[in-house]
Amino acid sequence: MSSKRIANINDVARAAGVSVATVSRTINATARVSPEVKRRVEEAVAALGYIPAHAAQVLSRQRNNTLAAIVPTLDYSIFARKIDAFQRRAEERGYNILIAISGFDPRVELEKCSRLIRSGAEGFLLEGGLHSDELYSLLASRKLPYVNTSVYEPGGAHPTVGFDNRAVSSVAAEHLLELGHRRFAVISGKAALNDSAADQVDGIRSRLAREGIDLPGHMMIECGFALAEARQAFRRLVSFQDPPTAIICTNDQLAFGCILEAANAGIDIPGDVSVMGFDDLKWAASLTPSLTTMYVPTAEIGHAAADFLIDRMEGTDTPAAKEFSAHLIRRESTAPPPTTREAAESGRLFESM
Amino acid sequence: MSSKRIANINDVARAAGVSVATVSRTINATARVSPEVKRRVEEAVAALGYIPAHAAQVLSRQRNNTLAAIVPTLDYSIFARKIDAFQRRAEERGYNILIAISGFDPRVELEKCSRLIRSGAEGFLLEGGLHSDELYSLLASRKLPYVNTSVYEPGGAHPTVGFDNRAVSSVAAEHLLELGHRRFAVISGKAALNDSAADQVDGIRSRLAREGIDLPGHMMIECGFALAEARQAFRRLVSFQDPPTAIICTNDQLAFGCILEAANAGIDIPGDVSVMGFDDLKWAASLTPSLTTMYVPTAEIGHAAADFLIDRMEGTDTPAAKEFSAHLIRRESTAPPPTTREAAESGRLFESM
DNA sequence: ATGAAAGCGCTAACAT
DNA sequence: ATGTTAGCGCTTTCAT
Repeated sequence: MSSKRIANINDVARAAGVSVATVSRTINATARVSPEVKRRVEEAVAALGYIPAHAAQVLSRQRNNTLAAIVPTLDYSIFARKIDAFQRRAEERGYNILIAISGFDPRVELEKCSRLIRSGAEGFLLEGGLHSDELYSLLASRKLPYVNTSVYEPGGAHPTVGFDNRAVSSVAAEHLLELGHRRFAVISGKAALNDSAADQVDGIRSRLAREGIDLPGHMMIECGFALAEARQAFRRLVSFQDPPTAIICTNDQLAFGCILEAANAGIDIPGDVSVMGFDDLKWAASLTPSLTTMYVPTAEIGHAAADFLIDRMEGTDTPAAKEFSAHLIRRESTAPPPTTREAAESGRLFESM
Repeated sequence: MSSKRIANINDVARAAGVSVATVSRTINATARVSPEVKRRVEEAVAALGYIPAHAAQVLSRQRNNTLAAIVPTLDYSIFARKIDAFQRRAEERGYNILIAISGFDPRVELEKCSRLIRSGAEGFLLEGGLHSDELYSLLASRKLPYVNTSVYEPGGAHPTVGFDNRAVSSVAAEHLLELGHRRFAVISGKAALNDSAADQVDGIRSRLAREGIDLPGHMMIECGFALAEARQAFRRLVSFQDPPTAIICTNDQLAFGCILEAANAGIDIPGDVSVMGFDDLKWAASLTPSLTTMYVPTAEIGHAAADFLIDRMEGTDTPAAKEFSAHLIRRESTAPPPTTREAAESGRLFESM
């Protein structure tokens, strides 16, 4: 079954009794070929187990059909899901994808990008909107298309596919305000590593400010992806003499940590304190209590990123920013605050709206 | 900063006043070059922002330096972690990796593999040991190295890097036996899709058989990755008139579902029933109760898979099977069974060992 | 130590 | 409809 040497296009041409050009044509369906010849070529291909040498095609066509994605980690399912969707759509349109992991480090990101270019990547999916100038100029110098994902900045300097993190997180704040909360806390990912987290905090803060509510420094805790950190943050927040009645987490993993810690400490969610997440990971609905969170259209973003890049590469005109809507998913982890003087006051506040 | 056209090796040669051969030599450090010439070439490279055309290198060298990994999904962190490690090591050794997702479907796996070959992949990381004959013969016909991961079969027909799923899961059963359990249940992933799950069930069953304990059909539930399915399975098991005192789950996600459902139903783990997981995902220690589980060296397996493939490709001699040890992590979710007549009997059983 | 030139396997004019 | 042939950008003998 397996021959001495891997067959190339010349072998196929010889076996089929045609020229290499004809072989190329029938394989790529790039021109009409007589049925008879077509049959012979296909037979030869099958008999020899011929698979075109990719590198030669790339070199000749001057096109690689390869996209790349650089993400902070694969170990948070939101990123995995995005990559998955990106890859699916790319494949549908005949593109391959290369993946690199930056570990939230811009220097690593830059280096990976350079490597990916070296490997033939022609379009880049980037996570968030916070990237080094070197990255942008590297891409620009080679005229390679890229798109920042999970952010949305119409008219911004860079193409984006995603949503407005400020707006979405202000919806989260609003939900809690409507329930009557006035004392808030936020647990977020490290803002320095993650512009989305920073924007989210921003959105919450300014929404609260509109109601005259302040978010003091000690009510804001940044932590990493480790569950233990989130649990500790929760413990700290509820230990204050004046604890928050609502805690907004900038991702579901953090909220999960809160739920675990609450169960452990005998604190009732949402009776004693409401907790919100962000992302709507697949298990969010299965927790006890089920998690109120913001649904984020991750898969759509992955698809759209692939489409954007490919359209750009193929010369199709595409808008530089595409927005997807995130929305609130109300579940059990949020409820009105425990009845207290403050709660009553906040009730009055809303009467006047 | 950016020139008209992307620079190629000829441009660099011209700018440095040397031949293309010399440029190639200095870039690849493949032969001695005078310091002066080296300096000039490096300057030219920097000035022109030259990056070698990958496809041309590949075509010329007849080597692609590309590995591929085909996994069922990226959405279970054990797979993401493996890929991550695989990719890291591959990169260290100068290889790129391509990723494909099979969705647990052997037909999709075959098709992806063919695509990957077409894209230049020269070595394959496969998940588990259950693959179609077509896949194996496709790989064999092109003499492409591959390795089945998270399984270990010394002397088997295919190279493996991993551990013996039967042995490891028998350790899990043993732990529970030592605690005095005699009524067992198993919640597993779909065995038809996943030979690891099948082997695990096998290992548990035969370990129990050695103690004369049977695992009746209704005490074995297969389910998918969805948390809700695991919760339902748990509910069903504890509703039996003769419920198990110990439940072994073939992955941590399933065990997590049990813990959630138990909390919901007011069932005490481990007081009423012990629950074990498998994988030791990063959050397993943070659950309440923390999860007793089998630690599985996923990252090491990813590394070893890359090493195996690269060694094979580079002609280094490597053993066809490499074993890594998984081991028990005792945490809170397992304890002796509630005291009953049966428990006393099992106590006697162990006195005689 | 350096240069000249022959491929690597394929595609895409250009011919016929 | 099919064949001929000149690249694509690089590596690697083979000379010098």
